[in-house]
Amino acid sequence: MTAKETLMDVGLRLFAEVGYENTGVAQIVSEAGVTKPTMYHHYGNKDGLLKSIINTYGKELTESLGGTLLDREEVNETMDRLAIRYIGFAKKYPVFFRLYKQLYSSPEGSDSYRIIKPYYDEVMKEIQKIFLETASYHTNLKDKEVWMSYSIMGMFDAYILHHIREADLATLSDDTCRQAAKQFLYGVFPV
Amino acid sequence: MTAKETLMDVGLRLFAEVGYENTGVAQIVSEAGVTKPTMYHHYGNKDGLLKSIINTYGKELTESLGGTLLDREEVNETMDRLAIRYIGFAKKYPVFFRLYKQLYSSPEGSDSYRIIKPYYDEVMKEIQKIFLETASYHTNLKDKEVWMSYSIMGMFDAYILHHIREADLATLSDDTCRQAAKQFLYGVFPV
Amino acid sequence: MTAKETLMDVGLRLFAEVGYENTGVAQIVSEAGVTKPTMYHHYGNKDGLLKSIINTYGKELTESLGGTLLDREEVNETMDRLAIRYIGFAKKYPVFFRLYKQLYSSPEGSDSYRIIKPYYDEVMKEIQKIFLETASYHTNLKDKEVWMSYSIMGMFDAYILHHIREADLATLSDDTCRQAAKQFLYGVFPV
Amino acid sequence: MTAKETLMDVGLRLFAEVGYENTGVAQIVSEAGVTKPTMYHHYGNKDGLLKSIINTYGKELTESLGGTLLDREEVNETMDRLAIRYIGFAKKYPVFFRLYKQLYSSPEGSDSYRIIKPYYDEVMKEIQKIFLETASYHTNLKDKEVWMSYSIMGMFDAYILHHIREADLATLSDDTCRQAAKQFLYGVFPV
DNA sequence: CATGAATGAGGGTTCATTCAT
DNA sequence: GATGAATGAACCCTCATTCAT
Repeated sequence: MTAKETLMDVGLRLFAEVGYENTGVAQIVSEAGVTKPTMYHHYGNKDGLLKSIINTYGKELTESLGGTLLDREEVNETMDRLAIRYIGFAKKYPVFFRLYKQLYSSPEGSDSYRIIKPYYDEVMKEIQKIFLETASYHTNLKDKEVWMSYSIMGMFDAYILHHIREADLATLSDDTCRQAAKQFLYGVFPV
Repeated sequence: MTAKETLMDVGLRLFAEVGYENTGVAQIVSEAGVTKPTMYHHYGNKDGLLKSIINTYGKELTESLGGTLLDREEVNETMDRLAIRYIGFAKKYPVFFRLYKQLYSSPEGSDSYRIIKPYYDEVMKEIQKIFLETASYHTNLKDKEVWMSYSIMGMFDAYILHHIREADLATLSDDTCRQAAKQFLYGVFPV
Repeated sequence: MTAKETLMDVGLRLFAEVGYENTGVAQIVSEAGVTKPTMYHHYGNKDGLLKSIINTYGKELTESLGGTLLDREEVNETMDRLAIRYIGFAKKYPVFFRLYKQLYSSPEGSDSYRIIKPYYDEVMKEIQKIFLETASYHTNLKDKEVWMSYSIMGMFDAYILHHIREADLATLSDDTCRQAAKQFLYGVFPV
Repeated sequence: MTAKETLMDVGLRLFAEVGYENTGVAQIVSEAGVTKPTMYHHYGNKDGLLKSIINTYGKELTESLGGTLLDREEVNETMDRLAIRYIGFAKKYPVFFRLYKQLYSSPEGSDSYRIIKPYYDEVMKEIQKIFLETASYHTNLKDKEVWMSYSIMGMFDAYILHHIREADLATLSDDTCRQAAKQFLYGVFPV
């Protein structure tokens, strides 16, 4: 692994574990086994490292959500796929997902927030696109697209973070994802 | 307003706006119009100020959730009340609510998280208690109490933060809160 | 001597000896026997220290030049006084004078220059005022006021710096100052 | 233009504009469109680049002052020629001249000063030689040779820098140079 | 209660320079 | 000749905290 890659690895881990603002450049380069100028050579500054991490790890989610996901016949199927891809991504890159959510929860006046915002908007855009298209076939969902986007993401995130913190993320099977989607559509009462 | 109160006010605002880790003691005392030793005299240290803020502003939420809220006949009514009280608290203290959520979203290795955790657990305990009691009357909710607690909070939070960030929190009427509760129970499809 | 005064003393010496840009804050505080935050407490930043030095030591020159200096009858007398006061100041504060000239000789794009410019303008204003008033009585000097200001200062400075570098500034008696003034008025040829 | 030449060009400009100490190697190579090792290949180090600049651009002045300049009959003529050549050089290479003066005005403990000193001495030697030879024919100038060298240079420099900073160096005609020389010899009063 | 002054430790960043390729 | 990558040392500045007064 090159120094550049190691830095991104270490950065991701530290940012996620103790936070972007609480992680010093000195600590990153020390754990990566390089010196500070090496980091600045490759990433320009601390922000640059974080941005690279986001671009590298985050791309897979937006691409996955952007891929064909819609089922015009079955809303159930669409929601199932959304759940599986979104939660599946979190399962595949749990450390990054935690970092992502932390950054977005940062105060709006912070660097963390400013850096993550564009990526968050991208993810959000993909999800809203799904609901917008769905609503064009299911007119009773009309005008609720934006709110539904936030709502389902809030649910998924609560789901995911709970499992991450309980350290049993692996137990989140595709079936469980489908149940989450179903709950979103039909409520908590078992059908 | 005494110096002690001013410090808490300024601290709350700054912590919420730019984050606990990004807010320096120098900035707080400067905006509060006092000197550093004054702050240390009243609150011991930066952590102490944050803890005081949490204890002062946060008490109302736990007390509100702890008060009689349960309706043994109507789950709907219980959920409505929960929504109104939880979201109502966020409406009453939006800055504190934002701070609270930010702190809890902080990485587990951070001071922010360590400080907010006890308060979060208290809030969570109250919510879980509601679901536990409810489940004792509605056996089909059995074994889902914990998850429902996280899930409904995730939804409410997404709701609230979306409105906070869109700067129209005031428009969140009690009726809208009831709709949120209903959606949690019966899903997004209009009934 | 207080820490604040010591810092100014050490700063003056180091800035003059090795230059403002070549002097590290670490070096200043080390030689002053204090720590960095002390310096930042008193002066805000490195610029602030330099500005304080300029304001403190430099005031005497502008005040001296601003004081009654003009002799309406005798241009000779006016020039003599100017020479004695200007060169006298350099003799009294040779280290500061050297620093002052160094700073003004710095490139216009440098911090050094930006910081000294206002003070230099002040000094220049006083000197030009002298020539402007003198020219109002000696009309053959009309329209040459600005140039004469620069010219006489250039001569004086060459005089002073030469003696500073030869380390015999003390030998610059008032009589020698008068000779310099005379040379400016009547040229190098002995009369 | 070869990389080597470009580096000298860029170096000269940057050193003059923001100062030798304030100009980073990174900036130089960036603006020159090459990489650092290229610069080190050609010039050894930052000092080497500066030395090359001085040697290349500065040679013309010492050669010009060294050439036949003396007029044994007329001191006026000698001074006129000195003024025209010295000021003429400054007009031809204003950026280099500014750099040269900046470097010499640097504190004696700085690298800048150490580097420029030999060149300055060379220039000074040529000027003193002129006055020494002149004094051998005009015995009333005896023992004032060194001082006159500094003095006339101080005047010329004040003249030049004033025009450089007022951005009208081009207006400095040969006639004006002669006037400067005359003023040196006979004073500011119009004859 | 409140202050000015001081601190050790660390913040992110840049310096001129060198290495193998 | 020219490069990308790497370095040790230093840069200015700020952190939360404490002291005597």
